[in-house]
Amino acid sequence: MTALRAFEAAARLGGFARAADELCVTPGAVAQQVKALEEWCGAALFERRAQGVVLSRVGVRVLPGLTGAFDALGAAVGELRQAALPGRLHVAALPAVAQLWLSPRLPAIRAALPDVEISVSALEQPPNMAREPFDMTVFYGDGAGLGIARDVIFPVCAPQLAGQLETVEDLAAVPCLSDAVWAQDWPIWLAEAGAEVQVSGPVYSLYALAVEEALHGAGVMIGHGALVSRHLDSGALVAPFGTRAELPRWLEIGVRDGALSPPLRALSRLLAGKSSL
Amino acid sequence: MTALRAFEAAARLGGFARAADELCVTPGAVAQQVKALEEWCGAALFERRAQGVVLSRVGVRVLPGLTGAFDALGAAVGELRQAALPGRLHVAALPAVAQLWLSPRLPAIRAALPDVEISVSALEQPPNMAREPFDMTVFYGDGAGLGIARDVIFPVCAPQLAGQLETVEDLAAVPCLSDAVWAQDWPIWLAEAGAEVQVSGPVYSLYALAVEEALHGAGVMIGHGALVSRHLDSGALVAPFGTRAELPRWLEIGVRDGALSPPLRALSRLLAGKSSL
DNA sequence: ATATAGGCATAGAATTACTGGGGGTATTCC
DNA sequence: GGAATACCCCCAGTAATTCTATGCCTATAT
Repeated sequence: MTALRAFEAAARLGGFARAADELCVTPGAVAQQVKALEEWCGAALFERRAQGVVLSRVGVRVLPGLTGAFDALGAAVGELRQAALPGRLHVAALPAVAQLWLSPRLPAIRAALPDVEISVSALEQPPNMAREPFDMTVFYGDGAGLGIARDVIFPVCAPQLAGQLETVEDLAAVPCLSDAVWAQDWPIWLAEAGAEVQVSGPVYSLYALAVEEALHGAGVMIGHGALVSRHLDSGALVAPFGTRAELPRWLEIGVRDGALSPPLRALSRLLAGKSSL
Repeated sequence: MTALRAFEAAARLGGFARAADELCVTPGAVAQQVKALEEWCGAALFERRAQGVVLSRVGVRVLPGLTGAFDALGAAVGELRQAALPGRLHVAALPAVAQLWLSPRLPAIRAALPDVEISVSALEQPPNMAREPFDMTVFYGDGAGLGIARDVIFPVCAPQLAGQLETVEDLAAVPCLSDAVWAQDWPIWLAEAGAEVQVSGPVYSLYALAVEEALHGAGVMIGHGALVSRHLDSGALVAPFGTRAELPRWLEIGVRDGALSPPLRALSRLLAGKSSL
């Protein structure tokens, strides 16, 4: 059973490591399960290559049915959750998005939808909606979902720090905060700005933490439009330069295929409609 | 996951005890899993009544999807087994049927189908073919499957014992062997024979063991047609009375719905065709 | 030539699931 | 009406499964 799950994920994603990621276990666990399944059924499901695994003939043959079965199972579980608690919605979002974009909007939404209980989970990776029991996701994606805003990046900082920044080259003299998973943000923006300057500064594992530091004047943060617009509006942060780099991705809402329940539709409309920037 | 399985079985079969039977666990284990699932999803899936459990509204709502998903999973596993080992067939049968009916036929079948490897599992209950990885079942049933022989019962014994049995009433004086799960066989036959006589004798948990004892002259066995015909043909057992009671059931072959693989079709034909009483 | 990415194998640890006991409440059969 | 039956519930201990952690190996990429 667990073995079937492990095999299906590994086959669909093309690797034990990616499967382990989706299943939230270590690659070793996936390898174990797949091996157990191969021993049980008496045939090799993967061909082991140095650069990864490739599905065997048997594996190719079985994968579609298995994927379909697990999708059906996921759908049934989703139906169970919805039937059990019709007014409860579970949203998955990037930690930064959850804290900086979603959280500020929730009070108004909860007021508008008093009968809906909204839970939020922060995930580093978008979950597989057909499997995980989430009703909605808010992640940066390639535009396949319901787009909210193009992802644009540009430096932001506390107002008192902005005085030190007349040209882009001045960035070399101040701490330039960055996020560990978005480490490329600074190089991308500097290229867009046509600057050769080297920047450096503390690296944070949580984007929201870096924003917090920037608010306190700790340095210049590379801001993502949707995530800092509130602070720009309030004046707590300012954008010292006019250059904005547009990334080829959008902040977007994802929902399960099929019928949207009324609360989910309402939530989706509120989130998409109230976007700014 | 395990919880979903437990719930689905309990809902489909209408009781924790029956579900436990199908899943080969204790009823307590099923109850635990169902309870865990109810806590997870936050709604009651069953209404507990004194005489058993009844599905709640939520339970009724989710059962079809869940059953379908598990059936799809079972089909996928079946496909996996077949794709992995195309020439291997797994037959499930009652212990008595496996030993007394199937086993004697297997040598000829293995000779006729040299490329097919046939495994046999003895089960007390017919497995759910959509779930368990069996290719064929041979059980007594109500005629829904591919019938092999009507179930008829009548006393049999070793030839040397037959001389003591002139009338049905003589049965009271000899040990009358019976099987624990077919304890009603003697009363049924005696009623058919119109006799008032009380019979008694050792009870066996394995029908085949009782037959073995009868062969050694330990007493009179209540024989099932298909299971003792070989011994009747060889003369090792004889039927001292002419009366035969026809039970409302048939020894029959069951196969999974859908496409039959060539080896399975061949096996089915051989088993059904070679039947004698 | 060295770093990297992916997979393998093992043992120990953590989690999960199961058993087995006793208890309770309605039907059913004498 | 009272015993027997057939359910299900609960709890604690145990058994089984699954996961982590680590070191090692191979082939690609730099």
